[in-house]
Amino acid sequence: MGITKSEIFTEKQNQLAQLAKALAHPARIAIIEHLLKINTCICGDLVSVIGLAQPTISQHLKELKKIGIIQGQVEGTSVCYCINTEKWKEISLAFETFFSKDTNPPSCC
Amino acid sequence: MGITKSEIFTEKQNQLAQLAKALAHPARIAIIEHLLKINTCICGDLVSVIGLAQPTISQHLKELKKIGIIQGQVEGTSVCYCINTEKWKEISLAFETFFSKDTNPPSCC
DNA sequence: AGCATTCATCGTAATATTGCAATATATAAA
DNA sequence: TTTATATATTGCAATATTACGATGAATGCT
Repeated sequence: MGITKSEIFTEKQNQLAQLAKALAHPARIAIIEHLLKINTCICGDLVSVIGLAQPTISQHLKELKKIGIIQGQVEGTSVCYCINTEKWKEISLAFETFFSKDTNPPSCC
Repeated sequence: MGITKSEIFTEKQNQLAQLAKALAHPARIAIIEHLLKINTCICGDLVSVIGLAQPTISQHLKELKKIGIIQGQVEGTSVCYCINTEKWKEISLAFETFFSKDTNPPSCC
């Protein structure tokens, strides 16, 4: 039905899935990578760099803002975007923790 | 249009987004976490543990197998699933590399 | 005030995802 | 060979996502 049964999962499982979802589009990966490289830039720059229409970029930015990994600051008619360092570390830690679990050698396969 | 313009992004960006997408559902996180804990289990166990219908679990397992993070071994009428340790490390590294980039303090926001 | 610029939001079309009932497939057991 | 068990696949309904044109809102400039 396109709707996720969040209520049967733990808070942590839902949270990590939500973080993964925000990263689950190459445009959003590209936006983050550009911000990491350039440190800070306005929405219009992202539109030219990425190559998607302005409303589409705006929508992707919204998804990223939703999990707090980026933040925007109005500067005149432009909006200056950058990584939220604190959230970045938090999200990084969430994935790190998930992947830190050791995988024992399988007994059957 | 629900369709991603993969051709305008780099191979790496598409790959990481695809990995994130596979993790972008709490049921799939739950499946992985259960496999990490139990080491190995059959599909039927996952159906009872997770609490989704058998076809739904089967579909999620398919998504996880697609990126190679898990693998299944037929054992009689059952299928025994486990983490693919090599792929696990590979995927872990992909996220680690992505998050390893330092975030400089923003100049504008 | 009037106009240009930048970005967000709305509306919409195309496609993807989620979930499950029904069914197909494969193996084991009787 | 028939029956039972376990899993995969199919088909479908409901919802979500992606993309973009059109439009709205906010700010700066003249």
